[in-house]
Amino acid sequence: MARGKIQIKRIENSTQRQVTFLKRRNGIFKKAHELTVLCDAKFSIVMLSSTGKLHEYISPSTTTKQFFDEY
Amino acid sequence: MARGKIQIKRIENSTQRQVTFLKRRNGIFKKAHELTVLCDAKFSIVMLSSTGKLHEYISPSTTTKQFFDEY
DNA sequence: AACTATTTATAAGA
DNA sequence: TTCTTATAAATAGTT
Repeated sequence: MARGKIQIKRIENSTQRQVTFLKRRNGIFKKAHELTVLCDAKFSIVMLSSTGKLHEYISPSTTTKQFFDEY
Repeated sequence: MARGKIQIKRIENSTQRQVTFLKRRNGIFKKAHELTVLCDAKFSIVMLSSTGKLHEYISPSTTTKQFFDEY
């Protein structure tokens, strides 16, 4: 999407994969925030990176438990 | 992001809000799919629209229960 | 960790 | 309400 078009397939270089993961994770969380505000939506996003680390985004501001309890 | 810059605040017109919700929901799901493939990540996204409807995306292909069981 | 060239997402219009 | 397109936003490669 930038200095060149990429194919959507696994990035084999682990350093490059980590960089891309963080950039795109932040992009998705930003989009989720915007959609929350624009359309009065609620979000729960849970991601597991290839290293097994958990990345979580919940909106509006609450906990995962509260999110699911409400639903 | 297109024919004009928008402010990130609640869209008051309900028709417009619904249109925007669907477009951006699809955009986020696409981004999640790409990140799954590129970085070998796993996703659970649960959204509640302002009408109370549930929108779900899980990857790699599985069920919500399997996703959380594995973690 | 910043920078941009370029791709992608999308707001407004048809 | 699906399709188009001008423009804003995200980001791949670079530094």
